[in-house]
Amino acid sequence: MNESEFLAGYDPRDYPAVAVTVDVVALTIRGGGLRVLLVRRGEQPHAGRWSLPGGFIRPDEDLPQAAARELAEETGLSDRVHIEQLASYGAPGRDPRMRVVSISYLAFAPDLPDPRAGTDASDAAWHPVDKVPELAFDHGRILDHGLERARGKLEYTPLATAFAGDTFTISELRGVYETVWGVPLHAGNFHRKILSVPGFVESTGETTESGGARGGPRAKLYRAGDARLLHPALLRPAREETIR
Amino acid sequence: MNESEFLAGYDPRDYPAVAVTVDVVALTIRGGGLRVLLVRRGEQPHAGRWSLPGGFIRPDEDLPQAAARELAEETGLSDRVHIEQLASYGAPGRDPRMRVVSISYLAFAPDLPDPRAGTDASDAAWHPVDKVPELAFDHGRILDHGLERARGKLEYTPLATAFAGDTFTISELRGVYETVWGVPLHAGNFHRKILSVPGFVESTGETTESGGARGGPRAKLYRAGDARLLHPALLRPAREETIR
DNA sequence: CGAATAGTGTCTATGAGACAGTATCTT
DNA sequence: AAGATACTGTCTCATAGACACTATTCG
Repeated sequence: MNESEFLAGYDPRDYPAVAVTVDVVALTIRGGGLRVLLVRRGEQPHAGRWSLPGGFIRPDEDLPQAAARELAEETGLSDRVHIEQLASYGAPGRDPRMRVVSISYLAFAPDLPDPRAGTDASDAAWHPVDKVPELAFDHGRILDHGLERARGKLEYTPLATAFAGDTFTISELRGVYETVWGVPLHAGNFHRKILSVPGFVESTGETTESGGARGGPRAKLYRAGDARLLHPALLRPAREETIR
Repeated sequence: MNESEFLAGYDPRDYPAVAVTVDVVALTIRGGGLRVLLVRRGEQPHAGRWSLPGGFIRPDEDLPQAAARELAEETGLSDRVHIEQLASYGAPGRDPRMRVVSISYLAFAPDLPDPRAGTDASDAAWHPVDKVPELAFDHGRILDHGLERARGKLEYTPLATAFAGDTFTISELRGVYETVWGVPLHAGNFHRKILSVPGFVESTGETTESGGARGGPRAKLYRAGDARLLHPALLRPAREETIR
């Protein structure tokens, strides 16, 4: 029997049902740190545990739509949120109930309001990524993948602007990089570098209304430019240990 | 009803079945060009059309396992092949029969034998990527994503060595880059650069048995090193048009 | 021998990063 | 006044890329 014959005789309905879910790693910057949106599970399995927001896909709904819907159900926001596919997970046994394949999405948002009042407020919260409790299923691994992807994407895409508001200062943008990468950056060099990358940011011609909270002159305001890729890229300080 | 209650009351068996497949973008270098493994569909829909090798996942089989199995069924080889997840596709209607979510994988192999004799030989072939016929389903888009991913990965990972044999010369490695990127590279500068990236290649101490077919001295042989990331990266010649 | 290739030397332009310095603002 | 911050100037070092050159091997 060759592959074609095998496929023809193969009816997936003969097999145990496969469920498909989307899970969202939603990141924002709050209180000076990077945070991820978690929801507390109300039902078994893993009842009471924190998990990534997500759920089963619905008929006639594309995957990115499903991810946006799940996110909107928790945050009330679908606007101003950048969303992109992360990876898929389908190991047998990752959900004890049945075979579940999860398509994960990565979402970046500027400082969002608290998870929306429509749902039980105690059930969803922004957790600092360095103090995340043990998560349900394999969500801890998904979160790790999402964080590493986000850190990498800051290097060669203008994604950092998705964490900022419509307009921002170079210092605020530097704060995004420092928060996501977890390393301090040199203010002067960063400033010059951002302005030297074509299409990364464009000036609004305005400045902040006042100086910084602890002094300093008013800063010029910028908005996101039209570049889709940064060239040259902003490379993270070398991490010798992660190369091998 | 909050999210937890919704999930609890939601039985995916109540909805039309969702099938999960893996599809593999398998690339190799043959006859001086980059080629992709395609199989001809024997059954409806899209009977007679070329498509990526793939099929339904089986119970108790992890996703990478399923991809490796599908590839092995066509090539007879599972060894020496690098395989990694690419992306997932689940738009309603992408398969006319039912809701199908496809997890795609990207595979890189050194010059492989022809698709194996066990299956009907006329049903599988390595196609030059610049002369691919119209593919079934949305496989054309999946292939495009795979090619772009492969091109990008050559920049910052030692993936090029997966296209070469166990040992190779710097010239052969340059050939991989030129073929996948589709641009000529400067031989001298490439040579120096490869040797300057820690852990990319390591010398075997041997040389080729003879010089090149058209003359030139014997070349030193190398094998893949232990680096997982290239630092500094090998950047493609700037492509201004792709940045915006 | 003539041509092609492997490998090295050298020069230039560019960018990263260290450091310094000035102007402006808050407390 | 003191300190913090925005921004700019300048220097050094590493790398990319252009070009040149030698040595080796094939036809």
